[in-house]
Amino acid sequence: MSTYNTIYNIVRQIPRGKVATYGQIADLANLYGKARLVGYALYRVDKNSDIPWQRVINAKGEISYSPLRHGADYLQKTLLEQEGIKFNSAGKINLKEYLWHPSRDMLHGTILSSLDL
DNA sequence: GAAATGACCACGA
DNA sequence: GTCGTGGCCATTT
Repeated sequence: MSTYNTIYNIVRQIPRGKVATYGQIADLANLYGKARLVGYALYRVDKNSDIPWQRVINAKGEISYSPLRHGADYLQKTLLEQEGIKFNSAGKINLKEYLWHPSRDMLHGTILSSLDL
């Protein structure tokens, strides 16, 4: 379970009011080109978990809607709006403004040693 | 152990 | 700008 735990730990680092893309998370987890794994990992996350899963969106700046999520996708939009993140008319987020800018402490690879459980 | 599953991304047309 | 295609691989059944 190490790979998923790494992903979860990175997601926990996303500050309130910011968002990150799947590819970005994959990059930080030293999983360049394996962005799908991030999505798969988050699919397993429980809504009651301490992981801010709502702050992870796709590369288009949109929430990934899917019927398999029991409406969690719509909940995600609500949670993000409560954090002050705005959606445009197309339901997209302005990544230029809200995209998380990871600190140098967690540049790829480095985060593994500091967050490994 | 094999097959199915799954919130994606980069690229070309 | 949209749309289709290929590649990616850990976890679960």
